Amino acid sequence: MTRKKIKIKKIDNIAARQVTFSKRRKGLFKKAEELAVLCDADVALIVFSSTGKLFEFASSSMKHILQKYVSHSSNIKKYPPLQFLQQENSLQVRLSKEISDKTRELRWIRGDDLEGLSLEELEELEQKLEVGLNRVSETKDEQIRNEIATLQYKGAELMEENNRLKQRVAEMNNDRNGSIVGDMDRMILEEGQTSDQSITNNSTTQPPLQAADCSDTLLLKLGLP
Amino acid sequence: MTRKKIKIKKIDNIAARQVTFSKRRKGLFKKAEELAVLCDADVALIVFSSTGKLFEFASSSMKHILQKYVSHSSNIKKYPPLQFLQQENSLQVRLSKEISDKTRELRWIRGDDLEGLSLEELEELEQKLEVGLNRVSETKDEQIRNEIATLQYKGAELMEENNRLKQRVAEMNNDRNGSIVGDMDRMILEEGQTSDQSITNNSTTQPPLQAADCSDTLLLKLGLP
DNA sequence: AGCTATTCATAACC
DNA sequence: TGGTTATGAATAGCT
Repeated sequence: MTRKKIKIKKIDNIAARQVTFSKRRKGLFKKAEELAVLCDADVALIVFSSTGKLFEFASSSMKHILQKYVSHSSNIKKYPPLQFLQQENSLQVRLSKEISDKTRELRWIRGDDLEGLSLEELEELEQKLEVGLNRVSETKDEQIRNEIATLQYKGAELMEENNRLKQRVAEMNNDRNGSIVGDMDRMILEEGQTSDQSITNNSTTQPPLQAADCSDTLLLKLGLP
Repeated sequence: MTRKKIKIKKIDNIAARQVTFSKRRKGLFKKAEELAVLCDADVALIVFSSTGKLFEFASSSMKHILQKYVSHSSNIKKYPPLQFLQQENSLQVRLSKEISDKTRELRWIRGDDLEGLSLEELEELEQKLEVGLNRVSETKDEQIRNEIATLQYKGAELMEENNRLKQRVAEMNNDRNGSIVGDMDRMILEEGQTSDQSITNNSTTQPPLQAADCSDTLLLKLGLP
């Protein structure tokens, strides 16, 4: 479709055919995905090259789409008489109806296909959405509060432990400054931290952090508000 | 891909999404067929629109390609035989599953059973509800505006007719006051209003009502804002 | 595999 | 829904 227009018929030259296959296949798969994303469509694309190699794309799961396809074509085109003869027909009709009802309701909830609704129906739907939205928001907020409380609690615990450790280290430093380093102190040192002397040296001059600061830091790290 | 470059993400506007779906679907199916013809490839393309409508293309027979696909070495383990997918049994299972999925989603939308959802899922749900609610509210408001406009128009029309009638009655009164009541006047009276003399008597002393007042009255009677 | 000259597809607008 | 147009994309023919 460039330098020269081509006729859409099988390319005779094998090498040229393979090159074109690669290029056009890439383009086709790209367009398939774009359609799926842009239009919220379910797309399945299966291509076998003339050499038998398989290429596939599915916007969701291939299995799911194929099942949907098979039930569709068996519903609509291929085996309608078969279904009529089956006792389960009524059950299937019921199930299908239920699905279409729920699908329609979900589409209304998404704000699609509202044209046919009356003012009363729209108001009812609006109210339902408001109630649902409120409940969801409340649940979400509660979960956020819980998370924050948990983090604050954990932060406070860590702070406490931190302070205990700092105090112990400070005491040990005092002992060491007094030129008395016993076996007991060495044991405690080895049991806790191993080597970081700079922290140990500064610990007595810095005021302890507030618990609130600590939890804020944790929240920031977790990307929470 | 023209007048302006677009981002490949779901199109929010529903009408625009449908238009794009139609156009791009056409393009995609054309390219699929061209690839099949030019490169002698076996191509199967299945597309479900967001409304659930099925579109399909197969360079040979769809059944043949799907069988080839499911029996392909890399898939042979994953997929049961196509036959099996076509069994009524499997269809019913699928339908039941779809119903339970949709039922669960509808419960969430109503704000029920939210306990098991993660914070991310709750936020997603909240956003979905907000978008849906906005669309519903907009549609409702538009419908209300239309209704008001219609009522105002009708009100104005009635007002106009009213004024015409009042004027005519006033003219007739003047004629009568002039002590000349001919056959012609009697005919006109019978043709229009029949008896309400109080209105007829007051009509010349009261100023005509404004069209706006009239439509407001109508709105009030109908219980609209 | 990379590069254009072209044709094609299509977003925005009616 | 269908048509038009300006413009971004895809790609045929080469290298």
